[in-house]
Amino acid sequence: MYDLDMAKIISLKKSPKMVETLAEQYKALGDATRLSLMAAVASGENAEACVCDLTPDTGLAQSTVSHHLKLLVEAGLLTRTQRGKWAFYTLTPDARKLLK
Amino acid sequence: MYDLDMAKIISLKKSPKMVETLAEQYKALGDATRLSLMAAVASGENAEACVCDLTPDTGLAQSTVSHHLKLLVEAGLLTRTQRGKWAFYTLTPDARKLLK
DNA sequence: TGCTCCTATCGAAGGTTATTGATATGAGGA
DNA sequence: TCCTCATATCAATAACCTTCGATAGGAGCA
Repeated sequence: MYDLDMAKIISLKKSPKMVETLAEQYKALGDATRLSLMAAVASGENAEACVCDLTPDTGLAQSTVSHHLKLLVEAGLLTRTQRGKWAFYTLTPDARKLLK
Repeated sequence: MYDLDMAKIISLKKSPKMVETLAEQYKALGDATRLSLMAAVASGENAEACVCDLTPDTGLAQSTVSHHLKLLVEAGLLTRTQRGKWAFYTLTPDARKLLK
């Protein structure tokens, strides 16, 4: 009656922890600024981007962008890597799954 | 370099309206209560459920559940149908896509 | 008509979030 | 060492969200 994917969704009913985790990830994506940031990272060279590249596009203060990126990292959707003075962000496998 | 799905994500960069819509849908799913409601609807008989069935599982007040269902409808993730005294909710195609 | 049941709406309380400017941290260059 | 640049953290504010109890609306039954 249902395809396999739908069966997964239904299985959520039985695992509160999985619901919490998934909800947190959806919540992180549920903001236009953060979704745009994800798109910008995905389209960056080598599918990564640093804060200095991301900030101008948003039209927001640098501290605000930094805050959103932190939320995305905490949700398990971005990975942060420091290289020299710059902080580079890349999509996690979870993010790639969710954004399909 | 990227698969087709990733190309879609990247295309978000150029369509603010699509970002807004998608963000609203993710936001609607970004709450444990609402995600559980979606799972409950998906697992209901004929993949539909009425408020009276959904409310007890949440442990929340009926008015709260009604409020969450409204948000999900507004986000385009659920469809509401009135049958007699009952309001039945079903998943939209958008919801099925997103939850895959 | 009057009653009951199911659901939606309203108003309020409390908590959370987005945003900013100011400041701290930390790396690299002079 | 001192300065600059890139980023993160902090404190404050305003907007928004979740939740509830109370209540309204609307369908069906007696």
